[in-house]
Amino acid sequence: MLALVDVNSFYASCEQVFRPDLRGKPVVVLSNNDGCVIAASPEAKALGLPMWRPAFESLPLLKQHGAAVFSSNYPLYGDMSRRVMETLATLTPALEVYSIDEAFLHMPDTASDLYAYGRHIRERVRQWTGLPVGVGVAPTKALAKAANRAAKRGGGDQICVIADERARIDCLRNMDVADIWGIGKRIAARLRHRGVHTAWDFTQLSDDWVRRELTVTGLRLKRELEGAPQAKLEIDPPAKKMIGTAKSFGTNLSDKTLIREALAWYVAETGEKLRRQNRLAGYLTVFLETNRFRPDDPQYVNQTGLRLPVPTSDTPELSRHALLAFERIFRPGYRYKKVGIWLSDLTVPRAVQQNLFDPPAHRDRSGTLMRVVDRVNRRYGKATLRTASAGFRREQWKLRQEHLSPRYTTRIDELLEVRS
DNA sequence: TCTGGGGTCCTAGGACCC
DNA sequence: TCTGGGGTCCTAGGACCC
Repeated sequence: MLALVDVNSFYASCEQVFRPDLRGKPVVVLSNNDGCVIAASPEAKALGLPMWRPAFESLPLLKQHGAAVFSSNYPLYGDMSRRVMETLATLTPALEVYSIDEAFLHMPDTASDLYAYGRHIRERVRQWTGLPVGVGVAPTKALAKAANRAAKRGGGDQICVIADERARIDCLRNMDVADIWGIGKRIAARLRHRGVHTAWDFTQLSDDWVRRELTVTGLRLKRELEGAPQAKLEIDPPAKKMIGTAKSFGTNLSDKTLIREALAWYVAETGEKLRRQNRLAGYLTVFLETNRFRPDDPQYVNQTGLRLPVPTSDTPELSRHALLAFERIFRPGYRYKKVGIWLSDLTVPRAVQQNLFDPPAHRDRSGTLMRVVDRVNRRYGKATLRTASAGFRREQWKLRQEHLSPRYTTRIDELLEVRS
């Protein structure tokens, strides 16, 4: 049996751990750039705020009810996530970290009472991290997801076990087709059109139809909901296939050199991620877009890719190519909202095909330089050392974060203070 | 004024190879 | 009248996840 454990209102709960005064109160967390509400404590959800609504539309109501509002604080959430996962690892022989706030785990053979073990998981995570979790238990991943959702719906002790046919059918009958893991808005609409309204209805479709209309992905999903596992836990996270950075600007930009600076900055961030994972990139994609929420503005979206002469993780080299790619797609006269870079065709350093005209000695020096840059930046702060192309005008494009909480758990100068 | 970021998988078509 | 078979690489689009 598998369990899917996830943290309730994860980002909002993280803020509450370090702000006891906010427990039991409406708390929301905004997306990057303070754009949308993306997490809400139960009290905030009770105000009827849909997620993903622009913050400026929801803020008046939030203010009226005295809600606390936070910008996303990823250093904090990332570290709290690590603590949750380390706690869960003590409770299972096998753990798959599925997302920042979710994990699949094998129930230990010794857990004879699955429900009681679910409660044990909840209590330990609460005690060790301060965070509330829900637990769904079932024989397959998709069913564990469904059970987890039912646990939330129940409103009781946040645990749901699907251990027999009756429980499985009952859970699927009470589940909207759009809530199935892997069924999004588009497919849900198509299914509804065919009279499929619940997860149970979905499992009653013919295999042929599902295969034809929803590809093998849909068929696998159907099998999982029928109780036949199609995927095992991924205990060692598979290597990434793409690494990238793409962020909206604090305001729309027309100035080409400012956009170039932002791109160079993102390239440096991406290069650092690449080196941390000990990978080299063979292919690079740059893209650029205007603000699609401004239909009255002229719209332009484009992207272009290029193969790197030799796979690399050297920031100056990546920057050079990224800026060349940028030149191919930039058009003056638009107000741009976002620029981004994706690196793909990732390989490990010892698998590289060398270039006759660019001997390894040269590359060893780049490796040494990048190691120094990364160490300096880790110690003295992001982009303390950077390429000149990243410039000195970040204030003009950096994202908005007006409600940022301290990095309580990762910065010594931002520790929580307690006064008696 | 203000609408996220980072990923994955699948399919299809075109260009090109021998 | 009739015009191959087996591939790779790249791009683009669609759909999904948290």
